Amino acid sequence: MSKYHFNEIEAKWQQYWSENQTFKAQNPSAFSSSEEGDDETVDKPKFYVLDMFPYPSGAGLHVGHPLGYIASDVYARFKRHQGFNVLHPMGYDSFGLPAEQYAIQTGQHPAETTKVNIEGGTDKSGTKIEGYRKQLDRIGFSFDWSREVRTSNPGYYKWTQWIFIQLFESWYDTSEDKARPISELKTIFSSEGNSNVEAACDEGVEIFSGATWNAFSEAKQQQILLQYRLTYLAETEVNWCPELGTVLANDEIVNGVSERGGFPVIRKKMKQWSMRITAYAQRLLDGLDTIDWPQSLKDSQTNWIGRSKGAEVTFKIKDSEKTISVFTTRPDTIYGVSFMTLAPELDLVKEITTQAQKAAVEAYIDATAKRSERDRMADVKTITGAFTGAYAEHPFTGEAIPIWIGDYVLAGYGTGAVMSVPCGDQRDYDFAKHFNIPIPNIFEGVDISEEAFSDKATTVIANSDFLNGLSYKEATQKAIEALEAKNQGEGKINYRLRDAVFSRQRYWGEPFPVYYKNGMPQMIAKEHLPLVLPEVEKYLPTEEGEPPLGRADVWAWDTEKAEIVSNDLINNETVFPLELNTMPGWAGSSCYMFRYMDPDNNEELASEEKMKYWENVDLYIGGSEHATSHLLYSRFWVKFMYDRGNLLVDEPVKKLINQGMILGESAFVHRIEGENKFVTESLLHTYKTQPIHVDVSLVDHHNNLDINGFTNWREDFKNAEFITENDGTFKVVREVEKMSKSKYNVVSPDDICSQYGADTLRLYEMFLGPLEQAKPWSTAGITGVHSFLKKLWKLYHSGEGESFRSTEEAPSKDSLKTLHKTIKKVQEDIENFSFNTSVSTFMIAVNELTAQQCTSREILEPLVILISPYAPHIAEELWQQLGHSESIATASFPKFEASHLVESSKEYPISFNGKMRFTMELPLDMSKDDIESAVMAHEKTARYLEGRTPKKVIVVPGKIVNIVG
RNA sequence: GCUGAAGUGGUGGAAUUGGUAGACACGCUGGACUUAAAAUCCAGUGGGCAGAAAUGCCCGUACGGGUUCAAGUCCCGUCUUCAGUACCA
Repeated sequence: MSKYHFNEIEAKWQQYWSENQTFKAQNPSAFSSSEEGDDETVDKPKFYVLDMFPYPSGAGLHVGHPLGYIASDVYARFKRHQGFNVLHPMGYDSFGLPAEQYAIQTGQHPAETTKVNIEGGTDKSGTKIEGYRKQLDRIGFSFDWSREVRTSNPGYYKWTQWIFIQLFESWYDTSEDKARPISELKTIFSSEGNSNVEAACDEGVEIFSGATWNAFSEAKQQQILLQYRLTYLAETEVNWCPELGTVLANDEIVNGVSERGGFPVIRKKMKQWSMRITAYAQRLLDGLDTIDWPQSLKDSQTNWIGRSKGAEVTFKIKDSEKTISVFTTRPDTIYGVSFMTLAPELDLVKEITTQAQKAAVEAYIDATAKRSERDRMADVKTITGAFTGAYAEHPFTGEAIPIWIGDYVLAGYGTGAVMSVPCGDQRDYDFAKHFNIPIPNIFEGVDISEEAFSDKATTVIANSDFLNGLSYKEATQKAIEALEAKNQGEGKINYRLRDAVFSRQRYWGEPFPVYYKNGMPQMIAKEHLPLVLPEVEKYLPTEEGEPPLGRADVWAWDTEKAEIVSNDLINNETVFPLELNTMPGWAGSSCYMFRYMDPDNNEELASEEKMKYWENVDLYIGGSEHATSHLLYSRFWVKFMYDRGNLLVDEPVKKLINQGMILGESAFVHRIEGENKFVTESLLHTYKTQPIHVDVSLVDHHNNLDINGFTNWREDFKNAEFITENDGTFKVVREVEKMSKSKYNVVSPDDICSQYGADTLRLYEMFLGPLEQAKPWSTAGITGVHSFLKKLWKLYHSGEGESFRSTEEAPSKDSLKTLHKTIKKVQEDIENFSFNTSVSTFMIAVNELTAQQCTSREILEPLVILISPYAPHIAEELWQQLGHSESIATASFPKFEASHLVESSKEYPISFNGKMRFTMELPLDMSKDDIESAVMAHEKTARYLEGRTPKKVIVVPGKIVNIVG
């Protein structure tokens, strides 16, 4: 072989890796049984590199998808060269909406589509699908595929169901700040009742003694326990998306419409499974300090959790037994309250509304219910509300405070009620102005005639009795103390974070391991898991509006046989109906990183021995769009599992990096309005045109349109006319956009691999720019790294007829210098995740060594190891040609020796008043004074000084000389 | 509005602790090879001015200030772009 035949080389090594299981991670047990002379791996430290696993969509991969995988692969390979036992697995997040939507359209079982999307095949419409696995394999990743997980495999979701049961069987003890078994709570209840129990639970749980508890019926006890469980069934107001036929979590809604599809979402009360993530709010915040994640991502989690410190204040209602509790961050402004505002959805509203106001209030409630979430958000300016006719009593002055309702108060935050202080809050201010409610001023020396004053730092309280003259901080503390003394309030920390709704009315998700006995949920025992998804004849909700599982005929639980049986057998004595909802997308991805440690274990999620060894993920790479969903839920589940002793760590991931998006370069042709005539780029200004996306494959690197291809591309362009440039070419207009099929700007990694090779693709993706930045893809630039690989190949093939050649001669000093500066830079770059600069470093090294005509094995061997994490195929091939029979994968990373970089002299830049004028070669060991005299003696110095005497000469040895004057 | 990130040639980007701005590539221009093209190789390439040339000078890292012998880098203010978030009491 003389030329660089990348296709052959890559196929050869991909096969070699697969046959030799080169990247199979060693298990800790392999170390203990080291009698067979497995000494080499015994002391290897572990390193866990993980990618966010993909949802296998039918569209396949585009060049943006593998970016993070390439980066993590470079890192994983680097760690292997450094002597680590690397766990670098891959799998599929294979439950999800697209397969289900496709199933609804075609009737094909989502399991089949999913399988085809992963393993390849033909879809219902006859289109050939390459399959994720093949596409990934072509890029030469060092994944340990023996550990693959798929969230939709029953063998995997068994553990998702098991974790759900664990959550159901747990409650959160806020005094110990950890989750405990529900059995311990029962013991406490029967001995002393619940008055001393500090737990994260529903609002308004009734208080009972031990004796009362024991007297409760079984059903009643279960009902109470449900209010404490970490996953619970409750009638909650949820985001219902009629179009998708399912509820959505807050993070699945963007700007008031569904993230997927962009359909409207309405509020609806439904009985749903929820996760008591709020119990972990504080620990989720605190944990952020212990992990190395991007600051921006930590900030989004912090904002999402939304901790705010303030007070809960209880107002009595005049002529009523009822009270209103509000949360406020400004208890210091309590004397500025001139009205109360309640969210219209609050049940209390109907109870306190006076007869006279009833009609107005009901009309308002109806009007707000009709408004979609989106309208409400889009229209913040319009102020609406209604007076209930009721009055609250000021805790200190006893004054009557009118109670209003208004949709600017959100039912879901705090208590759904606010004490309105118009002088200190702009929203209250606007509301008061609109309805002519008085705005008392309680701030010293502040004008509030135009707007509210909300600057805490400069607040001095006035007109507030015992708070007069105090600052925000002092007044807050005093107000809380006074409220506590009156038993009408206390300091409180409030979180924006809501409990997460966990039910989805979908087919293609994990079934709940739950059946219903007298309407109360019962868990299926662990040994009968997995509870496998039933077959249905259609993937739509039932006519009665039940989820798709309502169509299953065999979906009942026989408690005696412990198996799924036909619905006909339901007798509600031994055979019961099963839950019809399925779990949301994030269920399967919350703990998957632990399953890779021990993927075939049938007894446990992962064995203790393996969890002890692998701990958690050392490096996790994925997109920032998961900041408040997957990455928050996963942290929650891991903390819970840690509490219950099922995991040994309380964070899933030590270090996380978000890779930036790779954008596409869309191409547009401009059509004259109302005609089938297209205008080339330079003549656009003379016509009135509209841009139309054109497939980027019809455009070359110089933006020339393939006119023939274009007219054949779409039927309606068949007879199109073209106004071209003078030379007869037609130029398109380019624009950077998100890469997507609908924009016709998708570039497939398969095509790049065929044309240039996987090593070129890998290098180029790294070369494009910093990993974390968004950057446009331009296939034009790829020739640069491709010709670099050709040059690299040539460096090793300088023999007769371009044959392989390496010599045993000692390398030149220059070559050693080139090698060692490359080692230093590449090692630093990988450790700093600055992969783009490594690629330039390689280019410089190869250019220099080529110029030096270096053939020395002492240089060529370490060089190929340096390059192998980036371009593993060519590296393996050259490594073999250098005479090695083992894979390069575990070859030791070259050791940097500073001695080769020691210089005796330096080309000093000589600047005058900060401007560099010329350079001067001077010995590095020259003293400051000698440097100064040498520079002053230089003929050019006099010329730049133009007769002036320098005021000062700055000499920084080894760096620079600056003459001031 | 708030939070975060970022603004450097025609393009992607480099300059890790303040010390020769534009590394490395793409593109472009010219040349070699070729009947021609592709591929390959060589040279040039931030802008402006002067010069036949060697070369020299001025400007230049979004904008306006500041600190410093020295600023892309540090500080203050402004603008723009991108991302996230949004009535959170």
